[in-house]
Amino acid sequence: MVNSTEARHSEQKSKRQQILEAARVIFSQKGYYRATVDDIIALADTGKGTVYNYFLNKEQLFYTLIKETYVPFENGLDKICQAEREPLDKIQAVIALFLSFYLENAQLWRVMMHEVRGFGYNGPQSLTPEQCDKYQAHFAHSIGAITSILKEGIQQGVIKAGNADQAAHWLFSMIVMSVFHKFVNGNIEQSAKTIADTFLYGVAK
Amino acid sequence: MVNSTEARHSEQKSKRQQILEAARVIFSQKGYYRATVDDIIALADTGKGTVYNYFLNKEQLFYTLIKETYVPFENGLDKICQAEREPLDKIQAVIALFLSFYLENAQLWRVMMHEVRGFGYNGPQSLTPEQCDKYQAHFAHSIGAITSILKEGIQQGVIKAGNADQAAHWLFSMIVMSVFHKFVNGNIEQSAKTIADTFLYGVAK
Amino acid sequence: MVNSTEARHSEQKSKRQQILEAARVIFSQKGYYRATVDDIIALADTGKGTVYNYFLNKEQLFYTLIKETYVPFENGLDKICQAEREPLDKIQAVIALFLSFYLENAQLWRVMMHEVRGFGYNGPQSLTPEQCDKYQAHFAHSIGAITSILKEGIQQGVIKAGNADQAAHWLFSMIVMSVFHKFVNGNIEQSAKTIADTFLYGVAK
Amino acid sequence: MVNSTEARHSEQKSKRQQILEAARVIFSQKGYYRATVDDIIALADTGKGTVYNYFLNKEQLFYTLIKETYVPFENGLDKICQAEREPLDKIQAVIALFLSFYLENAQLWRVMMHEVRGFGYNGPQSLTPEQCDKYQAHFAHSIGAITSILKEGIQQGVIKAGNADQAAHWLFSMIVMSVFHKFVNGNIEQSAKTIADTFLYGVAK
DNA sequence: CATGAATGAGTATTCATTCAT
DNA sequence: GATGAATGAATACTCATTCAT
Repeated sequence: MVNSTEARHSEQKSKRQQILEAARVIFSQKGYYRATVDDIIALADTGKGTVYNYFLNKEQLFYTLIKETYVPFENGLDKICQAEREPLDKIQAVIALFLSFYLENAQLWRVMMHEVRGFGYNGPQSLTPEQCDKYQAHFAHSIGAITSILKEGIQQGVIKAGNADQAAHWLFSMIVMSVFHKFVNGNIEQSAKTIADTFLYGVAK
Repeated sequence: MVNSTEARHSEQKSKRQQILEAARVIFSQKGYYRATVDDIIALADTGKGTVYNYFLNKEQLFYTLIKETYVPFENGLDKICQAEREPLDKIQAVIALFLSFYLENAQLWRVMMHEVRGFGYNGPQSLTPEQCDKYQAHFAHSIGAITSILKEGIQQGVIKAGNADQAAHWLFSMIVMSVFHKFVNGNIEQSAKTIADTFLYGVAK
Repeated sequence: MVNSTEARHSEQKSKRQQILEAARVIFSQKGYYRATVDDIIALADTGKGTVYNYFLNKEQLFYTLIKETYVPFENGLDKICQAEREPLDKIQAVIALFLSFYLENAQLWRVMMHEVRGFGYNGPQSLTPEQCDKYQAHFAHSIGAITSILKEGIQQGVIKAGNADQAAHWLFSMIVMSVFHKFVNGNIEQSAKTIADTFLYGVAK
Repeated sequence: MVNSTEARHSEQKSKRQQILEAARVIFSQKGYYRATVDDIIALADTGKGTVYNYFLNKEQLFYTLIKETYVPFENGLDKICQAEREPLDKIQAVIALFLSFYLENAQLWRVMMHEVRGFGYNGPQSLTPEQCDKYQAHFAHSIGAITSILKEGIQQGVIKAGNADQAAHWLFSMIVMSVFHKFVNGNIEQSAKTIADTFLYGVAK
């Protein structure tokens, strides 16, 4: 009785959260276009209208999911970048953070990058260029974190001078590939070290 | 009579080819799910029924396109692998071949990898696991070519011992990333060399 | 205590009135079917449930609005009809009253006549014939007032014998048309005179 | 066999025509907003997709119906206006034409005027101002025909000088009111004469 | 009484596929 | 073989109404 208001609040929160969690599962499984709102409400155990009480439309639901997933991760990245540590250490720390994040969110990232962001504007039923840019920005932020560390390394003379942005993309691609192909077997630190070694020193003897 | 049969044959071939070429453009532009058969026939300048004379359905049309695109490329890869050359040379040659192929087919690859493959079986309207495997096979073939060269290099002592398959995936990911982010500026050989250098010797000083 | 009951009462009245006033604006602007309860509560600044405390449903809210709008007007009409004046004077007075009423309520009348009334019974989600009749009654009352005056005029020999009901409808249609097409420019008495002249003496020389 | 092409053609025409005829019935019965595409296809005995083969969307289906209904009527009006006859004769001829047209199309006119044209632009689900104008134009054309005859009458001195446009609207409103309230009992010429008499000479003795 | 979160039936529209010609 | 009209299952989104607090 005393916490009846609280209860309602927490239930409200829970509805929104239920929907977001169901959306995460469904979008990750089926991708953006093949996921249906019906799939999501079936999993979230809510009515269809409820989705539209909390979210403007399917796209905004998806973007909310992306944002609420990425923002904490990006904050973590920024923290590492701004720390006072050796660049080579930072690289390994960043790889580990990426690995742990993408082990959770690999499929969602795939959907974001390749279904939503991936194609130009074609027709009114697709995303507008502005909408695409929102998603793009999260990708750019992640890569940017790596780039900044590499530039720091170049300045300090521990990384070869060269195209830091290109190298950052390469490192990112190695990380994502490792996740998708299950090269990360539980031990994240170990995997991060392997990736860092290869990235830093190459595969040649 | 002879001519008319020939003519009909060549016209058939041409219709089929027209459709495949239109399909390549449309699928690359819009992705698998958002590409419509109407888009394709409009570009191919044929009737809708004609598509179904040559192809069982949309999925089989797409797969045919993939197959006819990949098989020649895979043959090229195999040729390099089987050649009598230094493994490090082979690596660079393979990178160059990948680059030239993906500069043409990057979008199509993206569509294949991220819209068709990669999502588990969910419901009758999606691809069956068997269908997914068909697409996987082409990816495996490409990676396999790199892996075999790396193993050769390890045997000959020019590549560090280690997980060749993992390394092959990493090299592949670097190549694809280079293409998608336009790091390849016309000069394929030069780009191949840059990628090979980084892959072989790393970015650290 | 007395005050609090009073206060509650006046607040109730006020809530009900707020909703009715908002409903008048929204129904007039958007029509019955396209007006939403959300529109109305947004303008009335109340909760959605409150509407259903005072009104059974959307239709009954609309009908209440109509009734509370028409009843005072109809009383005014009746007063003119029952007055002891020349029929030709009454006609002009009635026209003026109509004009001033419809200058305020033209859109609402349009909504009543053409969205709610006028379509036969079709399906359970539409109005029942009984509901339609309620709306018809108000229209009939207005026309009836004119008819009674015309009949009086015929009896007194100042109006041609003929179908008084028909003529009443025609006069009514002229009045409404004048309002909708903004032929009434501020000066209601002048406009009423013009309409009366045309109705009484025609346009021919 | 010979007329197989013809048969297909006539069947195609018939599908489109079936849909238009069903649309006329449903829109007239239910109005624009409450008529559903499902209603229409049920009556037309076609699939839902077929509607969208012939018409862009619901609005364009409705407008096509309006256009194909009004254009022949407007041509008839124009013919009367341009004829070499006395203005007073023309007025009666025009009234008769209006009556016979609206006896068929009264409900459709109501829908056009009061559901489609009647309200300003409010929100994306309603008609755009441009779309409203299309419908407006047909109304203007009808009224314009009457206006031109009245002006002719004024010039020839058989109609009182005055606001011809206003008078045209009044005559129009009398005609429509006659139709809606079933004052036209079969004999169109007789009804036209009654309306013309009242309009020209008034109801006063 | 006042509230507003939850609901689900209802709606316009799309698009892969079929089949008669 | 070539065609394209016909089809209907599937889908995002709306909105009147209910009911627990």
